[in-house]
Amino acid sequence: MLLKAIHSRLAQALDQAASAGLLELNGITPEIKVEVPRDTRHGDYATNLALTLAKPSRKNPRQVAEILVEHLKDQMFENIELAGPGFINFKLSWTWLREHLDLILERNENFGQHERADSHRYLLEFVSANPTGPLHFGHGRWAVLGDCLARLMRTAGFEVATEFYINDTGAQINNLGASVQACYFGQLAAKGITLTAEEQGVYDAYTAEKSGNNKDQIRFYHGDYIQELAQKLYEEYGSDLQAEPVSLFCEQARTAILTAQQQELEEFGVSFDEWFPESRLHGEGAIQDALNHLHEAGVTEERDGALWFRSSEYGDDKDRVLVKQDGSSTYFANDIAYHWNKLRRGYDRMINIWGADHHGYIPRMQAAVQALGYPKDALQILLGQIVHLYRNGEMVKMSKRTGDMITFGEVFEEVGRDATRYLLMQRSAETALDFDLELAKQQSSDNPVFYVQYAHARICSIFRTAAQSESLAALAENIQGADLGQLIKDEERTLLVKLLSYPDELAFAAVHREPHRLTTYASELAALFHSFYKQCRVLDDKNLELSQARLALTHATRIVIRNVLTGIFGISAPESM
RNA sequence: GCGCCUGUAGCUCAGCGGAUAGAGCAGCGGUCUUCUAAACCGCUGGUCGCAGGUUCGAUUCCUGCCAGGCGCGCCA
Repeated sequence: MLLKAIHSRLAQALDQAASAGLLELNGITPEIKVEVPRDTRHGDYATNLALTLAKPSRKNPRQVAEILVEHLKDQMFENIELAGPGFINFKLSWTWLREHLDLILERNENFGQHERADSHRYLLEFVSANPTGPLHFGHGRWAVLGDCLARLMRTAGFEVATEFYINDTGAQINNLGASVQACYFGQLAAKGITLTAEEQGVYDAYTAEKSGNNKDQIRFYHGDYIQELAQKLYEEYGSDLQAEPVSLFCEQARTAILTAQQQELEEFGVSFDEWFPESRLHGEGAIQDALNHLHEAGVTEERDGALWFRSSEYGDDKDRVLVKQDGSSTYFANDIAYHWNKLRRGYDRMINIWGADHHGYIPRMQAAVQALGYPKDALQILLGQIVHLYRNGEMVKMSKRTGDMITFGEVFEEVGRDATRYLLMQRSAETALDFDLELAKQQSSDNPVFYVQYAHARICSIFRTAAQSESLAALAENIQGADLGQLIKDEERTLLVKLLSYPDELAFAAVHREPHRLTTYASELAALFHSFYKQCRVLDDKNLELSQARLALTHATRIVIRNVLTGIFGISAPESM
């Protein structure tokens, strides 16, 4: 909002200067960049336009800046300064700032919400864990990232739907069912029920593998949850399932685990518009459809008894197999079918969040999207780096073989929803992050999330106090009628400028798909408020006009903090702490 | 070997080609008779991995090295 206003004012000034013959642009349309300077002495906003214009106009940058400044005069600015090698520094006028404080109050929970940003329909796919076990902590990171990114992009004016892809077919589901079945046999044996030799063999193989005696490839899952599932099945059905095929155990386990994942994510505040099972694709013959489509596009060929996609023609390292020699489709082929399905559902922009260990998969998937007839950027992949769990400075070891691991649910139960979300969101996705469980809890008093929440609670407390005073209560009820001319102090001004930059910061974070940027903003905003609170007493029955103006500023701060906490981060904005 | 990510204060990490590189934690020292001290104010702390290049200007872009992580299946 602010950037746009300054930007268009600059463009206008540039136009005027050029048509007055003061600046020769020689056909160049310069990119206008406006930024917030690091040093507050350099104004609220600054531009380097004169520096970039120096060369094409063949003038020295300070000369160019002088010409621009002449044409920039506007009541929006209190001061426009030429500084350093040719920077133009802007200081916004109080008049302008006060008008826009009113705007925050008016728009309230919609302050920060942008108009429709483009005409694309985005599908954001994330987590997409296999239903073969509990979510691990890495999933938690993707869940937070995806959920916040969706909220962020929607607020920035993008049309976004979210989706969880359920990998519910293939070998891993069979292994899951077989594991539960084996444990079920173990349950029966423990109750003195006689097993057939075959059943006993399955159970023995399971225990052998778990104890590490089996040197073969791992075929079973060994987490405690497998035992629990088997036990539940026994409690519900007794020995009735003894003769049932593995497929029944697959289905039972799949459903139970999926339900648990859904509940956990729901409790964590992450919801999806769609839970899309891979099995649906198989049922609809979508994989064959996709293969046919690629065949018609002329990008496949048979080689060595398999069907290949010539992905190298689209920038991949090498060609990839779609149908194996045994006639079954590869995971890649299934994934192509899935993405084609997304496109045909009308989503022309797909964003997937993947673990960084899948990065080698990106070129082939983008090749497929192009072969299907869509531009490469129809698919954007966000890679998230790993999370290392620590406890008291020691890395928490996880073993896939024994299923010994801390689940995501355990972490968020232990640390709490708000802190877990905030701590995971603070870092850019492409940075591996260390998460110390003890630190996350013990930090609680100095935790950044509480720092921001505390600012909100403080504001609410001010309004509670005001409501108890007869003279102040009426003013607090009618803050839109405040005389904002009472606001003159630096702390008030800095806070207000920060509030007004919220829509810009939000849009920037959304376009870059980097929700973590807003945690920095939220911290800075909270710090400015705390500082204001210390310097500028809000409630004063001897100066009602000033009190009312400060209440207006305070309420505007509450609006922005609340919007970012609840709207973007999905965490609570407590009224008291 | 090839590819991707990372390297910034004691620790965890922000940082959009700009001006004297930041925050939190840790450490040291101040501030509550007044709206919540989960706060505020000050101090200490840096070869932005190393070396080149592009640029008026590089932590930021490019190249090469060094270090750490990950990936290079007719697995999913």
